[in-house]
Amino acid sequence: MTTTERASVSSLEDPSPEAAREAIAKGTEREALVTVFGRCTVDYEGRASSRLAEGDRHVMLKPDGATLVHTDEGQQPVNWQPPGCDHDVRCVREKGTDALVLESVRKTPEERLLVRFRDVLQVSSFAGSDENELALSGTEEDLRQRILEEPTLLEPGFRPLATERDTPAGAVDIYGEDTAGRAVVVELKRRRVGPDAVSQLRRYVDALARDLHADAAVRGVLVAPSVTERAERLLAEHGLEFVSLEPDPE
Amino acid sequence: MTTTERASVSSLEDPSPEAAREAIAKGTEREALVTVFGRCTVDYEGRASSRLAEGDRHVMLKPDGATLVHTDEGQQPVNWQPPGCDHDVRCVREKGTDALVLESVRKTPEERLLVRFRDVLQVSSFAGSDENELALSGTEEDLRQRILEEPTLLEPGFRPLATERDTPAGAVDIYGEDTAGRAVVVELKRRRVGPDAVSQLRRYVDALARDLHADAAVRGVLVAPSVTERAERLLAEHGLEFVSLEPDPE
DNA sequence: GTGTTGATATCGTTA
DNA sequence: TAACGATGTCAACAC
Repeated sequence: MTTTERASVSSLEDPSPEAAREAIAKGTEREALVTVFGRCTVDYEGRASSRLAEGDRHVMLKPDGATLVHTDEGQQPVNWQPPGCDHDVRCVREKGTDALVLESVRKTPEERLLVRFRDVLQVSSFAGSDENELALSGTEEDLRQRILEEPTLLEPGFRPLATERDTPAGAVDIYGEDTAGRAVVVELKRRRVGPDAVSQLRRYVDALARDLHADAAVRGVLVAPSVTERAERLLAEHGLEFVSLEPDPE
Repeated sequence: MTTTERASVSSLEDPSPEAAREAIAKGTEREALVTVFGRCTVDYEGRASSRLAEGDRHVMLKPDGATLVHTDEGQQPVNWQPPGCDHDVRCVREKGTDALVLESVRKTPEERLLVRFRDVLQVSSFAGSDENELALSGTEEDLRQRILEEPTLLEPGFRPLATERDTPAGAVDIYGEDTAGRAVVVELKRRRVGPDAVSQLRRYVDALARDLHADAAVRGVLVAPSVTERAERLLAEHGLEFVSLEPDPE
């Protein structure tokens, strides 16, 4: 979507393969968002490989190189290519008819998406402008702010000393001290947590204990809205603690 | 996309808000895939909350209840609602002009997406059929098959005994024995692994050792194309092993 | 570029 | 329904 005075749309219905090819090429050249709807097969080869037999699908080509193939179901595209790809459009003579082929290719990793249309029902090009970015709240970062502003939410007397404190196992969300001067490692999760989060906290506690010096007492506290039962058992097993708290979604 | 003889598209350009509302309502009623392009704001309230100021965007309403809002950049939609939502379309009198409002709502969790169009440039409805499903290869499941068919790939004499063997920490990918009769826990990853995979393997090995009986010797083997350095250190630290192997993408 | 982690992750499977 | 783990996860950020 190039920045134009006003957004614009141009659209073709039931185009010939050659007319479709031309419209798509023109749209991508103009840096427009291009959509194609029709009957197609989809093949992918790269990090994995996949094949999708014929069906009616909606294909979106973005000017940043992304490709999305959507069916009528699911939030996720049935197939796709990430931004940074090169789009190619061409007509191919196949079995006595002209087919329209879309190809999206990238390197590192080398992968290729091929959409072969037996029939194109609509091609549209959308040009517009979008200067604004999404403002999101209720994230882990918001949870961190909440605790830093009011450390007593974690426990009375807790003193935050650093965020993203580095350890051999990675960066700790919040590092601080309790009233007794013991080191406290805090791991934050914005939603209910499972065993993976406990393992993560455990790695940090172990690494920090070793880093400070032999058998330093390091407490580990997991902060999240809630925990699963298996995670709770794991916490107890490893002498880790849990505080129920959630990000302020306001 | 209802199953029809042949796919069909109906499209409106520069419709009035009321004409757009009618076309969208008709499309969703017919279980078609509906797209709307125009200038809009987007608000989300639910697991988190977000606000997106005015811009030109492409909105897709799927008959399964999913909603996708795309800008001209990125593989991911700038905002969305998962399948299972109820779509609602209406015209609202605002600041002396008619605005078109799309609302997608679901419960559990309760969340709501509001797209408010100041200007609609195109509404399209797509009906078609798609009976075929994606065939994907090069997954973790393929890697498992490869090892089960040729256990010596893991190590000479390895004997698989079970897949998805249950432990208190979760199900083990492959459980087996080595030539010495020792229990072996195998964790598979289709791509290069980091510290999280090592922690996962460690949880399984610990749980199984405890489950079998006190101080049973249980080996843990991580199978993946490669490991990061930190993961390698963690493996060594906990006496776990690594075998380099990747899924056959053919 | 690789490494690490968060995400309104999404998705599928299973208890 | 919740829980758990895979994903061609994606995306942001650090190094």
